[in-house]
Amino acid sequence: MVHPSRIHDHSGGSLPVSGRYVLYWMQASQRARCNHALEVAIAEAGRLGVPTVVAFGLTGQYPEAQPRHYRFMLQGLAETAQDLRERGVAFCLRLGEPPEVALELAAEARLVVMDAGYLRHQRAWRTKVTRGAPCPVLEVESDVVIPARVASDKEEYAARTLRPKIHRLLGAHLRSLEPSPVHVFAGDMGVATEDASDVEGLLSALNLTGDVDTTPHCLVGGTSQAVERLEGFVTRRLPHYHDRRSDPAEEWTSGLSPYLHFGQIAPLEVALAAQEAGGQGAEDLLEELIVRRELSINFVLHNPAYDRYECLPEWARATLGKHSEDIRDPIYTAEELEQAATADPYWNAAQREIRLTGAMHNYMRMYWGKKILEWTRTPEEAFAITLALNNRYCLDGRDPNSYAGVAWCYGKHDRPWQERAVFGTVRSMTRGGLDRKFNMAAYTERVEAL
DNA sequence: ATCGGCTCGCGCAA
DNA sequence: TGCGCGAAGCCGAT
Repeated sequence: MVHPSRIHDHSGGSLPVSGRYVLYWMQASQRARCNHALEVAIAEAGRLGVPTVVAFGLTGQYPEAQPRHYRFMLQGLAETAQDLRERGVAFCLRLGEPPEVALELAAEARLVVMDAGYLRHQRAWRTKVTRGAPCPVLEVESDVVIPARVASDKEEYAARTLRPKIHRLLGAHLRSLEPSPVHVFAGDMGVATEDASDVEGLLSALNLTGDVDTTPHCLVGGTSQAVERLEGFVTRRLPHYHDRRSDPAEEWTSGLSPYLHFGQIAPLEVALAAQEAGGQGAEDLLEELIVRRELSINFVLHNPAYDRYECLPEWARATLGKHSEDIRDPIYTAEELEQAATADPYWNAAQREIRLTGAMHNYMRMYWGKKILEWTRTPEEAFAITLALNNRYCLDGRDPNSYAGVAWCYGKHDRPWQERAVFGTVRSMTRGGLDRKFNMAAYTERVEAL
């Protein structure tokens, strides 16, 4: 049973009349398990007595996406396609703009179910499908624990303003999802599709222009990888998560961010696993996974400038502006930063980490962003460089969390602190702070060994 | 090692 | 209208 607040009916009163299948246009929730949109599609198909077809539109033009992002995603889709077929659901992968692929297949659909996306292009795609589909369209939110507009109908100021709203709704929404039985198996639907298992062939077909490719240190995509990682995290790391999650010297975090970004695992599945384990570590994980993550979604949904300096609160822009003439020393170019060629070994290690692995330790990610503010000519330029490097190298780049995380470095969702050069009253971070708290030699050695 | 002050604005209590 | 308090900090005083 899918909680009705996850389902948004865009049919405008139109009724399903003809059509030979229910189409689930999969775009964000790229998984065959714990997927509310998929379960709604299967349940509706059963009610209508037709099979379910899942379609994915694969475009080589995805904003800022690099080969390493595509490979990770396609590894996951290959597995998802197989899992769906085993369940009696057809999977159709087509090259093209996602909304166009969805509308091609909607022509023969009785009903379209789609998942939710919160960035502006994702919302525009869904609007296009809603307006263009010849049948009713349901949007189902499966990549959040609390549906975004149910949690809050406005931009929240900080975690503390969203937290009580989320906690009030947790009881009703932190509920496991039972798979719906498939009544009408999809046989040969006569629907043209690419071969989803041919990851390298698809990569070639996309003619990608980006030059940031997968390395042997990058994670492998896919739901089974995510589930395996989740199980290891819950048994081995969660008991120490409260005390050690901030320490970059060792890996005590879940590392699930890329899998969550591509929807290869549901936040609900992660939350339920942590909740079942219990303890302070679980409390901390749920705070990050639900309150902080869904604050990021609230941010991109309600702040139209989420990818620009203008997204920052007034006080932050005022104080950074007041200090825009402060002497910066050293100053690095975007190129020097990208090459990890600064005089700071800790920063260089963090940058090396994203270049080689596609991920960066959570704590270092804050330090890394704060230092770019300190080492470039203007806070506007710093913001742009930080976001560009983040999105280019991190496997979870372009996630709402990425936008909120970068903006946090510049004052978003935070409060003012003691005024100082360059930062003004935006919270600063220093090398000394890292040395005081952590074994930084262990961190740099770990990254150097990659 | 620990502690207070720094500084703003939201949201609740009154 | 007043007041408490907040993602991860920093610095200087004790």
